[in-house]
Amino acid sequence: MRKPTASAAPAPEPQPYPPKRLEFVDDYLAYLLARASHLISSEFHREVEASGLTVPEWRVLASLAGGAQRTVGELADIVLSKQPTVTKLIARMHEQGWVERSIGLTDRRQALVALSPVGRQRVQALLRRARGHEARVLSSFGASDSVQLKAILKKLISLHAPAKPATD
Amino acid sequence: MRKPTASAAPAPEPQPYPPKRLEFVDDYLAYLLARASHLISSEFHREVEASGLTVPEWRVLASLAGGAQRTVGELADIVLSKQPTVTKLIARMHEQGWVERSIGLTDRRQALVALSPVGRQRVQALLRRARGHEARVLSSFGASDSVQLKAILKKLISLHAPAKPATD
DNA sequence: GCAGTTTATATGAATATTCATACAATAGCA
DNA sequence: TGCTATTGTATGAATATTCATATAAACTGC
Repeated sequence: MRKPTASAAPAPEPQPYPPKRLEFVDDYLAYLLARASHLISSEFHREVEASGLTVPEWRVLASLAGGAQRTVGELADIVLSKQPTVTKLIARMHEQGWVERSIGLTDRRQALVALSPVGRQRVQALLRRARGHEARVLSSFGASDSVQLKAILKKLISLHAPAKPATD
Repeated sequence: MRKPTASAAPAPEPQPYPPKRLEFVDDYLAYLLARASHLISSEFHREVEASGLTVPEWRVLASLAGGAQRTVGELADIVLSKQPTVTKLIARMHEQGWVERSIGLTDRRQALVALSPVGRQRVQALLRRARGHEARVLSSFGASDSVQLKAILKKLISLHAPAKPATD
């Protein structure tokens, strides 16, 4: 991969970023959601990594923190990744001793996943930090906007919950 | 990677998904944002892929659609990926003839990227479809909530815009 | 103008994700 | 019961992403 030959450039106008011109993405819902999500998550992900976890690992632990067992498929849906990704993720987490696996009681194809005692311990501290981070974000934001934002997001999610959830 | 031995399972309580118990993630802002973003984006990504583009490709094209030139670093920030990822993405897109590259006028380290005529064509149809999809999402949602949602997201984004943007 | 520092992009190796598919178990139904 | 279709997970190969670092250009203070 090499630098372009200077000659190849008919040079459109240069533009500062943030742009003066309003770009499509600056008012596009999907992008606003993606950017807000990325921004808020990234802030906290520094704490996740400081605690020696990757982001997908944190997501799995957090979604099992309530004590429930989940199948690989459910976890894939919850952590927003594909099933093979989660299969391998769970394998790594199992090797580390953070989760326990068992076979579905009624359906023996299912791989049930639950926190191990070590995993439960591990996730507790992070849950507290996550709540703290969320509180800081929301407080700089005003109580009314905070309540509204969550309510609207939940509404959006429930309106678009697919009957047959996508593979990822 | 093999199925767990059934004996390894001290079997915590099974739980349906969606869960009866309120899990942490179900009221956690970062997760609500991530899930909403994923949900809305995935719907449209089917159209993106149908048009023969990957999602990162679509993001780059959309962010260049206004006609601006952007550096690789700016694009990495906009499309929410890391710089090496974008360098390679741009290389692929350049090979396909969708973008043109040139060297920064004032700073010759910069690799400036802009749409090619082909790229411009390619993105037009998708922009229309994106606007259509957004309109459908928002209409099922009510005008007032729609306006609020975008306004709140923009506020959240501007409040958290880092002075020195993270590497991704 | 010159060392030392910082910044923008590129690149190779390591890692992770994804696609396609295989396999195993279940479900439906004749 | 047997047959076929469907579903849940695993796995290997192909791809993409990321980390660490290299390189080159630009800045800084002298």
